[in-house]
Amino acid sequence: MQPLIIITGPTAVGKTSLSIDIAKEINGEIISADSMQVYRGMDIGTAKIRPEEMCGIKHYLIDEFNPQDEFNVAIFKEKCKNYIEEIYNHGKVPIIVGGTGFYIQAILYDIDFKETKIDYNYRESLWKFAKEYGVDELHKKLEKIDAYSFKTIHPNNVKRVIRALEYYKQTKEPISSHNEKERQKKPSYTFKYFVLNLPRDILYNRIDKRVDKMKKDGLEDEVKSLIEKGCTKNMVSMQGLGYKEIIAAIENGTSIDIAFEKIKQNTRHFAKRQLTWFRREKDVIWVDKNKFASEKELLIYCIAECNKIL
RNA sequence: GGCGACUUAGCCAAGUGGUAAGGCAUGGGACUGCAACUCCCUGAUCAUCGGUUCAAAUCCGUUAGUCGCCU
Repeated sequence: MQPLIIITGPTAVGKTSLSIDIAKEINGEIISADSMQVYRGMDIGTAKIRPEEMCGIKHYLIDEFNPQDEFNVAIFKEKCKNYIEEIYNHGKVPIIVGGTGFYIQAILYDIDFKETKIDYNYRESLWKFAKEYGVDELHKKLEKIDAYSFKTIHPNNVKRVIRALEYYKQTKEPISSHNEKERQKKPSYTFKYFVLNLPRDILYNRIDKRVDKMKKDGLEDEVKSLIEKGCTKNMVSMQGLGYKEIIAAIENGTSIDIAFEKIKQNTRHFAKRQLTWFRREKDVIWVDKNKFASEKELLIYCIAECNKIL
């Protein structure tokens, strides 16, 4: 199996700078596993790496889509797989860097998404059904076709209920059994899965500072220019942290300062969710940045780990 | 110094005699084509001391703190 390096962790821990250092050391190229940095024009709000910061390291899946384009795990996985091959062909080591755990899982375990196609009309009709008859009635539709999902998906989680129904409609197989199969899969690479972490209070502090900086750097203008280019709040890209809050403030005429406070709050929640995700992942290497005396030592440690599989 | 009001979880806050709503924050969790999404779980004995009562956060008094007004 071929080697794969993964560098992740909650937002604002400092993945980007470490990833560049590692890439230089091990002759790597970076693939971003970030659901928002793929979009062009969304730079400030996603804290996207700037070209000059890349230090010549090649980056993939950054700025490859327009905010109005469709992008999701399935697309990510296909693209990412191709890039990994490409990087091997360059004689280099692929490094996946980003905070979207779902994406990392998809690539690492080669999760299969190909069987179905999104059925927007069906989804829409189920949303309407839920609105009319209530979420519990929608949830009950699951009972006969997929008892396991019926039990495990909460009725309020309409999005997941709909996906389960859609999956069954298209494949005549319960999504829960598909998931079960996928769950058995072994990693398709020899990998090192680093999860960077910091004490909660320090992390939250960094988040606050980062959001303050986004404000100074002109996130509000960035959002406005995206709106001018035709971005609307229902687009997936505009549901990114920092974007949805500012759009809401503009639309509702509410305070922009409060919107920024809201961004901080939501970002903290997000970081917490990310950590929950990574705790559940198998075979990850937790890297508490605080335990290292310096960036340099942290780097040395990571390189040593990487070299075990290179 | 006098008069009055207030005092419920980290914060906001319902509840005026029958055994503590809710929201936010915090912490934990789920997640397999929207994932920076979506969703779930999570806490108190009501400032203090004493009294009335079968029963008090709710009534009476004490002390403390906060706020307002007055001299």
